[in-house]
Amino acid sequence: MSAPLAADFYDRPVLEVARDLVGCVVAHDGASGAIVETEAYHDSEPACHAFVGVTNRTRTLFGPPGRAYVYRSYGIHALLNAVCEPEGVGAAVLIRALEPLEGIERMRARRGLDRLEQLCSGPGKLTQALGIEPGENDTPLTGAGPVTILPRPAAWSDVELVASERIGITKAVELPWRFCARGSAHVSVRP
DNA sequence: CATGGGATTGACT
DNA sequence: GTCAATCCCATGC
Repeated sequence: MSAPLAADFYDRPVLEVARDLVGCVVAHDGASGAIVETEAYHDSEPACHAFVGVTNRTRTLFGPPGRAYVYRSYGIHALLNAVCEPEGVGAAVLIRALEPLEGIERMRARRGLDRLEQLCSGPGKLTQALGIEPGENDTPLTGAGPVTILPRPAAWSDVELVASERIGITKAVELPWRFCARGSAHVSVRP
């Protein structure tokens, strides 16, 4: 198995990283899946949490690239992001859906569901399936932390992307900053 | 210190 | 299609 993606992978424009992360593999606590859906967020646009500047909440987004930004959404779900761009820029890629690869029985147990297509087809679902929690905010994705992201397996090297508008936001809704693997049955909402 | 609003999901009409 | 759950944080008085 290959080594996790290094910090310099994330130290680039967030849109590039969002595209390149599709097909890469997220692993946590005995389970893993290939990323089939991402969204980019940048402090220059109002849909991004970092738009308000550095606060206690957004500190992770402005920190060094290659760390996890995990936060609680609607009081219920944990959402996983990969922090991008140089320290001082608030930008991250939201991981929105996975195709399950390893630890599928574990994911089923955590989710209380059988169907493969429903295990990780949404940002709150995949964190539940993998067991990722808000306490893992600001931990490295590059190997030393509980969550790691590995390069694309050979089978995903030529994955075709579809760009579309981001889901579930009320500001800057027109930006085509969402990227899905074409034809995947594991995305949250079909583009 | 009070309040409003989510980068969602699942259950229900 | 509609709606409640649930809590942390940013904002404003």
